[in-house]
Amino acid sequence: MSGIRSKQKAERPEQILEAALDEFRKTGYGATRLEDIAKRIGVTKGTIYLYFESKEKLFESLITSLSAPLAQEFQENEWEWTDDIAADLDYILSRLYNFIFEHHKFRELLRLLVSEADRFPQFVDENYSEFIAPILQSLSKRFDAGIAAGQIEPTDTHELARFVVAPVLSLNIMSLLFGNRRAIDCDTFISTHRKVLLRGLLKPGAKEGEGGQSE
Amino acid sequence: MSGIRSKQKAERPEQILEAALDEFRKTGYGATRLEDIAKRIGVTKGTIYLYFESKEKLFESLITSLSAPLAQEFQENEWEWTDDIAADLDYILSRLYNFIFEHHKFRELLRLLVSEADRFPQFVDENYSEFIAPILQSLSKRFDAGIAAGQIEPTDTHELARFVVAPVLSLNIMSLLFGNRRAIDCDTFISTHRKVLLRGLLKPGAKEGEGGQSE
Amino acid sequence: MSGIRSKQKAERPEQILEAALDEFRKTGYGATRLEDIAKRIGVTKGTIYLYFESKEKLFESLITSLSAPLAQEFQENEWEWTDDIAADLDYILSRLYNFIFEHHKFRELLRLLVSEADRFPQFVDENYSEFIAPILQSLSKRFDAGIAAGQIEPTDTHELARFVVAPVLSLNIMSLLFGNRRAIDCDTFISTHRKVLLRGLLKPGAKEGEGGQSE
Amino acid sequence: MSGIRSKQKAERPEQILEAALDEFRKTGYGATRLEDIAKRIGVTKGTIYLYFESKEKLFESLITSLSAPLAQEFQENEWEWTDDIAADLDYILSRLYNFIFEHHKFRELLRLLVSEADRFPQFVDENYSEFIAPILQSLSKRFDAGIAAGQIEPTDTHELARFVVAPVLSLNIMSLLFGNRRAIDCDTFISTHRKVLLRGLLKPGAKEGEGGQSE
DNA sequence: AATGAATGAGATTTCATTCAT
DNA sequence: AATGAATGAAATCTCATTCAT
Repeated sequence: MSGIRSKQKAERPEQILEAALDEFRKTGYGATRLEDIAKRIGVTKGTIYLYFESKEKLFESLITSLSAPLAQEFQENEWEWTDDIAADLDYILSRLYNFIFEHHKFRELLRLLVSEADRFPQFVDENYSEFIAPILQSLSKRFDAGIAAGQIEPTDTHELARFVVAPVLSLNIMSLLFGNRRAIDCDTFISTHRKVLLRGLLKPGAKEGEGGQSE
Repeated sequence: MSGIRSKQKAERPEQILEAALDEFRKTGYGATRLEDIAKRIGVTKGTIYLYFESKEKLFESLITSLSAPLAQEFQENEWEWTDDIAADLDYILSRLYNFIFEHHKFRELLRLLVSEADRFPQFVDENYSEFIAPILQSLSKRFDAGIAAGQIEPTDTHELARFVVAPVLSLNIMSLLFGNRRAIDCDTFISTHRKVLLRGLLKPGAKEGEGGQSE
Repeated sequence: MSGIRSKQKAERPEQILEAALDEFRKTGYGATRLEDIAKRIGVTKGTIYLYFESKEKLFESLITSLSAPLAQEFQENEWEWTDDIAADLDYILSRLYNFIFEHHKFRELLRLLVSEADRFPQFVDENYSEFIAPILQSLSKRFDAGIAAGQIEPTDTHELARFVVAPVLSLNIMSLLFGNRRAIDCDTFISTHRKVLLRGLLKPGAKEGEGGQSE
Repeated sequence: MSGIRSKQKAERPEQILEAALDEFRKTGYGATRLEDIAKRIGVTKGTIYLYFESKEKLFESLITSLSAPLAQEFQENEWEWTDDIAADLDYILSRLYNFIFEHHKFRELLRLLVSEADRFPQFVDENYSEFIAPILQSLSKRFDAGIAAGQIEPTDTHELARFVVAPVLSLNIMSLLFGNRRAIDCDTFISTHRKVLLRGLLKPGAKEGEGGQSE
């Protein structure tokens, strides 16, 4: 019941999960040895079994521990809209990018989900419904309002939302693939993203061309 | 007999690679057992060793066998541009999407790369330089021309290329995550993609707002 | 407080031994975990080590604690004989059966001895000499007297003693094997036992037959 | 497909079971290490897993492999009765004792059943119904006939059957407890057994005494 | 007296790899 | 070309034992 002891005990699961994330990322779920996870925090493999009943359960707890705070963050920080569509876009982009670059863990969660999607489909679905769907929902609602206000060309706003998120996801994947080997200029990326969304690729006034089949 | 035999022999490596892909996807590289790969094509573990010297080499051959034809396809079918930027965009999108939905294997290659990026960085780099870089290169060249011709607002065309590719990559990831559990309406997706690229989100004539910081 | 405490302390070893017996029976010595024994009495593993220095010593103490009172009971209650052989047989049977059905623990002691006979032969021998041998001794002495008094056909009285005990042992084994799944009608059992011992299987007057080789 | 290879393969399971029996007996189920079983037949522990999927399954197979031939032997060798009750008793005793002393394995089966009765009650029941019940059945049928023919005093013949079997079981238990440390004079044992059954303990003509409550 | 977190030796189990057939 | 029995190194997992609190 000493302070030190009980504090350490309380933090152990977190420590283990953190170490597990690092090892799973580095080595992949299948090839990671529990002993390496243990060594990382200076305990022995037996200790892990005091807190997690198997490697698989540890993995599941890891997924949960990664996605739970992300979901919570979204639930706690409602998107706040203005009347200004451009300002709102900036706001959206900055929140989306922050989400990725502040959360090293988000990237790795995505990696684990992609890697193990067939083995743990329930986690994919959970994560989708917990914070991917809400994000898309929130964005498409804003776009609906934008269409109603004549700010945005009428279209399928849910699909539109995906396009706003897509480059962020894409950036995330690149980051997973290249790690630190390929630096990414995030500011340029965001600014390009913003520009394209606002104006499209075309120069204002440029004829859109005859090939365009409108739907 | 020798005809059948030799034909079988010639096809064995391919069979094995196909089976390996299925198993690696389902179970992940580390957790996949060679025996399961063998069982899939009705042979035994030992047979695999007649064609591949180890599990790791098998994995490497798999990556190569997946990316080589993709790279070749790109090399053999140069992108062909017109003067019409909208038509070229249609062309780009159709080629990119075709690439994904014709090539089930492309998706899985991406999964393997994401999963094992830290263990096999050389494969990531190889694939990048073999056909991701060329695609981006090709697109950005077209955009340069578009800028020169006054069709496109001047900007970093390499970044621009990423934005054109991003939704495709994103769609790919979704497909990896959800498999067959979530149907994707590809036509709507493409059409939305096209519209946004051509015009941006904003309605022509809408004021772009005061929040826009120009860079 | 100290009253309760010290009382608890005094009873702990007994509690532990009781719990140990239950677990050893259920799971076998080798497979029983100290933690389960501890849980049974609401303490933790460590507590056991305050009273027993190892699992093996605990087992040894258990054997001793089971057999000691049994041996004592026999030593304190000398068999008391009359001149009436039939009455003495009744007395013998009732004491033997009482011994078993009053002492749930006797049965389990036997199980432990059978299970671990090769690992702990000293316990088998101890128990044998402490109360199996004395019982047999006592019975065979009575039979010797019976032979001398012309009540019993001359024979190896030690072997005879075994036959008197055998059905009791056999009943014990059945009880170990079937637990509560198979009810045993003890009264009928005793009465049959008595009858056979007194008269044998044969009807008085029945010809014993020619197959009988006399020894 | 070579003779040697395939023969060895066919015999492996048997070899393993034999070795397992020896080790389980010596060390108890829980404390036996698969490696020791493997070593006994000159293979490595991995080999065991080619034939048995776990230690527990190995144990179960062992029980089955021990009891199956015993049950079969009983089914194939029907008890054959004559009109001579004494001759039939001799026959019964000799078959029962043969069963035990020819079958070293029978003894050990009993040990395993007693040891693990609470963990594997289904095996106890299986064995009971497969050859203990049939034996008792067969004997009691003979005794019924004996009663009908006036050879035997009327009584509960099923209980009677137990008394005939009991000393054999008892001998078996003694043998399990003392192994080779205490030699057993089997002939004397059988002969005493026979004598008691035929005539009871009492000398013919001896007054049965007044203590006898007849039922 | 009791706890329970931690250990670490050792058990079970897995599986890539080999090789005689 | 293929097999599949066997290996053995290494993984997961267990648990008797310790010891700081």
